[in-house]
Amino acid sequence: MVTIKDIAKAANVSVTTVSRALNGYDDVNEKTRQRIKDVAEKMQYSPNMTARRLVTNKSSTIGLLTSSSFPSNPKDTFTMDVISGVNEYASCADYDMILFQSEFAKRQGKTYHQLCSERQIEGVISQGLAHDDAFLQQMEESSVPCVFIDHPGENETTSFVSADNAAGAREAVRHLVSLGHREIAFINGDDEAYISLERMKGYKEGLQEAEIAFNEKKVRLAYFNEEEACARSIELLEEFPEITAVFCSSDLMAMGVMRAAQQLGYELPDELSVVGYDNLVISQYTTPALTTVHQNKYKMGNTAAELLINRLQGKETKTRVIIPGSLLVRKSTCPPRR
Amino acid sequence: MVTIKDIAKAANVSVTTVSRALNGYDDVNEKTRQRIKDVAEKMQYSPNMTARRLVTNKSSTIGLLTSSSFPSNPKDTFTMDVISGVNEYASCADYDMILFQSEFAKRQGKTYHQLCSERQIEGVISQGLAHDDAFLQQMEESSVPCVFIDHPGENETTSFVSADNAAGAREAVRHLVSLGHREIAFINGDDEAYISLERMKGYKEGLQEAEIAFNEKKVRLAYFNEEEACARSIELLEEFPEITAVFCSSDLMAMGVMRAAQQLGYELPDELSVVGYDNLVISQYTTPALTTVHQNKYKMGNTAAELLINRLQGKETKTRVIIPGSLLVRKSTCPPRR
DNA sequence: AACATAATCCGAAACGTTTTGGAAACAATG
DNA sequence: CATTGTTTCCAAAACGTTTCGGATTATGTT
Repeated sequence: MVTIKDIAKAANVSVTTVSRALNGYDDVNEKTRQRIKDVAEKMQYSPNMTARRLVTNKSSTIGLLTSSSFPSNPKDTFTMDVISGVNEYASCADYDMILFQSEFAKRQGKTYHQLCSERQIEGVISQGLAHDDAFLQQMEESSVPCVFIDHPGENETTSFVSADNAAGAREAVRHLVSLGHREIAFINGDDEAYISLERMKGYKEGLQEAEIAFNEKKVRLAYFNEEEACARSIELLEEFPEITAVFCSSDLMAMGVMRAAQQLGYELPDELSVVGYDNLVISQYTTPALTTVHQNKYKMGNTAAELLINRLQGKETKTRVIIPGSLLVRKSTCPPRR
Repeated sequence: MVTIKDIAKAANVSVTTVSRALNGYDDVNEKTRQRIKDVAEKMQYSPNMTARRLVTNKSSTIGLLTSSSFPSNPKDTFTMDVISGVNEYASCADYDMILFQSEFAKRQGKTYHQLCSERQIEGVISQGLAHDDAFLQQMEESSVPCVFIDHPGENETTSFVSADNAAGAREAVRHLVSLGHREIAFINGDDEAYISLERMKGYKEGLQEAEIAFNEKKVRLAYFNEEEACARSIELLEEFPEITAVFCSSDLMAMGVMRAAQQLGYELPDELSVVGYDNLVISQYTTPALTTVHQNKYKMGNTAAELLINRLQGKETKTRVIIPGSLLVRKSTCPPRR
């Protein structure tokens, strides 16, 4: 491996000068800088990150903490988008991204602190952890900077990026209302997570705009689970046969609802309109194709990385960012016909 | 940060001894070792990987080179599985995995060599690159050890893991034959990539077993592309209306075929049976749910990491591994009714 | 007791960078 | 000429670990 020393020898200068020339300091003559650069190029020099990291005491490594999914499930495409977003920003900024999958880590009995200190992680982004995941708490308490996706930290030092969940839900309801629906049920994830609360807010706002009374009995929790959503929506539809549309807080739950509807013999979308949330890849492929609220997951990851890395570099930076989304109308919604 | 020096001071020994105690060398008294371990634990010591890496001259980092997908598509779940498999093995073996997404890298004008040398990558796993991707060539020429997933290297130094593609295709055809199909078309990816050739082999074998003549006109190439598969299968079905089943070399192409069938007014699966390949998450969610050949993508990633890391550690290891798959019968196949 | 062997420990060098504090050379100013 | 300032360079220390070669002590053998 060719080192800075070799360059120094070849260019007949000191290692200091090579280092400073290559790193763009201005206390080196432009002529020598060019000579050094040429030599470096010719010798195919590339700096040893490890050495650099050691002396600067920065690992230039961030962690992306996600819930591991095994076996694979539709949510993977969400995660994958976020990964891409984080990874691209990080690599452009000369950071390494390493992946922590929460279940794997826990299975190995690692605490969050261990995870970070073993790898000298400088900062962490979390995505897709359950709102009561122990790691979230530990992240907030930890001294390593972090940014949460879809989870507002409780203290002020943590950053946060999310989609505009309330607006998305409102759009979804508006769309249903505009089609003529008045009996719109809501399958929410839970009643604690940030996104659930926001989407509930949007749902209520949407109803209010249309002067439809909110009825808490027409809201069920399915914990972002497809089976659960199927079961809950069967109960719901049997109890309130007047329901003509159901809005779901995730595409996965919407899958469950569509399955339920089929089991109950409803014609989709005519006898029941369904709206999802997330725009997972899968939602394009169901029949009928799912109307859903698109979230720019890549952008969320990208932005999270930006906030984190800015912070690590001591730059002034925003601490909370909301990424706009948009309703994607497909085939699972139409005017009520019943 | 607490270093080995601090431990040395606290335990009243030299740094050498701390290092050797913690790393399990046998020239340190068990009593002192225990004392040192206790102190280290109490002081929450965790070794500085960067320093270790510098002195051992090993980055303990492997790269996973995949094709980047943006916008997201169904194949992401494949990639995600592989990532999980690689990542888990790597992290257990104390390696870092970093992700290279080929399009991003190319957009930045990076050569494969740069990618590796910038990060001091010790070895690389590739997955999902097109068989004519320039990086594949560069990988083989490079001196950094690599293992290909689904791509048999030309020279002997590269390792290789794949699924049993021929067997999978054969199973698929057998299944169709057992249902009573005799007119079985094949939408293949291309006629060059390893997996395409293997699946073609399996397809032919399957036909031969059933004493069905192979007809090359009933094979079309769709380059693993959904639209393409849709178009090709429309041509195919119009030209050969006697076809009652089509086997596809990927689930994505099977989606295209199902769409084509619907456009042509076929009743699925009664009037046309469709079999895919991959078992992407999406294939559970189509109507009818897709019969497909399952590939253990997680295992493939895991095994690739195992081969690579064994090699990096100088261990004796296999150089090519075939992971078994299995046919997953769902709802897109049934006896021919036409 | 004398010696050989084994067990246990340690000092110092090394890994490839960055950075500090200053030196040397030269130019500009009084 | 003496002084000050500027430009350009460099020696050496530092980062936290591993490892080489040897030193010291304890144990066993005659």
